Amino acid sequence: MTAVSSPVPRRERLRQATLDEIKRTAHTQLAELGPAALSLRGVARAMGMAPSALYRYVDSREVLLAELTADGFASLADALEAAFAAADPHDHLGRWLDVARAHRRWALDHAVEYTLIFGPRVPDGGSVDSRVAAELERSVAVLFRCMTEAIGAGLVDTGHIDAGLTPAMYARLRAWAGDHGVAIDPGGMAVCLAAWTQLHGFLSLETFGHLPPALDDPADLFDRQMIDVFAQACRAIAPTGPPAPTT
Amino acid sequence: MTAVSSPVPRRERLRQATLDEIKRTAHTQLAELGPAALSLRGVARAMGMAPSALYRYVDSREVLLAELTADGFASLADALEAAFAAADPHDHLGRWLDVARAHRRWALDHAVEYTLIFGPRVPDGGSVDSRVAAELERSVAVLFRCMTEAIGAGLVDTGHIDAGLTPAMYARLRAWAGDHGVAIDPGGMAVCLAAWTQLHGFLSLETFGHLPPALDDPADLFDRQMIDVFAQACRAIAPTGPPAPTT
DNA sequence: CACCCATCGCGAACACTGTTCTCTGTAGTG
DNA sequence: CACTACAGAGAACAGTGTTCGCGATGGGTG
Repeated sequence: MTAVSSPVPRRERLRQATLDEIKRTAHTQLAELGPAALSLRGVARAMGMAPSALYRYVDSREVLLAELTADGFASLADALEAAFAAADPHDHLGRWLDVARAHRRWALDHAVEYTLIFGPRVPDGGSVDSRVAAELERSVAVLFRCMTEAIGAGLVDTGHIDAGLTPAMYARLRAWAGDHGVAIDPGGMAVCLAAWTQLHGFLSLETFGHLPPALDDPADLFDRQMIDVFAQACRAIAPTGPPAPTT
Repeated sequence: MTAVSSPVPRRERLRQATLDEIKRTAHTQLAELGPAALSLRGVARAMGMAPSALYRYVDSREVLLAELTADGFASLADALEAAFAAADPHDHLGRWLDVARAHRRWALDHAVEYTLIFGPRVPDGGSVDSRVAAELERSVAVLFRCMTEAIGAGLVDTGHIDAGLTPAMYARLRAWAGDHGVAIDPGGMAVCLAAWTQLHGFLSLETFGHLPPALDDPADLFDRQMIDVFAQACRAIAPTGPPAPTT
């Protein structure tokens, strides 16, 4: 009929364009003023349109925030996946470190999104946006792959860790692994969990300004801890010293 | 001159009473509706007074929130200090575990305050409330005491950890220890930092609902990780005898 | 081509918020 | 007693999210 060359009917393309602009300016306001100060009227003002016009594209302020949150999750997941893909697949420690560093850099560069993402869930608590959940899974999956592949390479003695788990823990960790579609030892999942909590704990303290100022730029301390996370997992197999650094 | 029996001049006592009531009702609203929904008008309504009257007691909404935040910090610090004091001073692992559990219980019981406390610092960023900083120090100090006393008892070979630190890290960790008025090895501070980040990472993920639901009630997993934090610190001492600092 | 109607954008309006101002009664002071 | 400091009330201003009804525009169809 009309322009078959463009598969999307132009009308919809324009709509998508302004929706993108809305998101972009909202994102800017967010980064500059913080999540609490994001106002639809402010966005409308910056775009030179009436506040009410925004409602043709956005259901409500909260929905817009949720959308930006999901975008943030996606952006983080992309960064992690890119770091994972770019790393040497045979140097498991190095790859883990690369991914962890990518996570840190992203957190520092996107402090506000980090708040949105890892801050408290929506007060209503009701339905966690399904897209948010999916993107979170994607991020966590990358972190897990670093560990599971190291386990697969025989760097971690998961049996030793299993021994420290009660049957109840064992069962739930196994269930969790099932949720992720991976078939690894519960001990391996325990390692993943420890890695994730430590990574997130450090970054949340740092990005939210709770680390003591005496620790100036804690990049090296972060590296040190992430290496230790890995080394702790490998401890049963390599009793002394950090394993196979080979920068 | 007047009533010497009551050292505070009644007038001020009444003032303090209503101020307490304000804080109490604000705290309730906070717990029920979340930090974003706390409104001065709502507090005034619940107390049966005009919104403008609140300004006799509170400078602004933000200041009130900061006040509640500081109270939250203080409450957490109290809980940690109580747990520390109640524990067997010779069982260092047990005491650490008790303190960590007290931290967790507090976080779960006071999810909203936990947000206020460990969420992003005030957007303005300007002056971190000095009281907030002081109470935070008090909390962290308890966690540190668990570790430093274990180090003092010879359970941790800090020298071994020191060896893994670059001179720059070493210097900054030492400076941090100086800020806390404690004279312990930078390696010990590294242990404290790891313990803190791991504790906070786990709790922030759990209280904010980001842990996978498959892990149902992760109390035992939390214990497991906290024990591992301690064990990791002690690892170097297990195989060979007394600590041998190898700067 | 003309027509039509879905869509877009706008302005006004409502209910709500934080905050300031001015006013009044009253409790404590000399 | 008079007087002052102060708690509280009410109105008002600026700002917010959100809804509703109006006009205009322009792509799809007769």
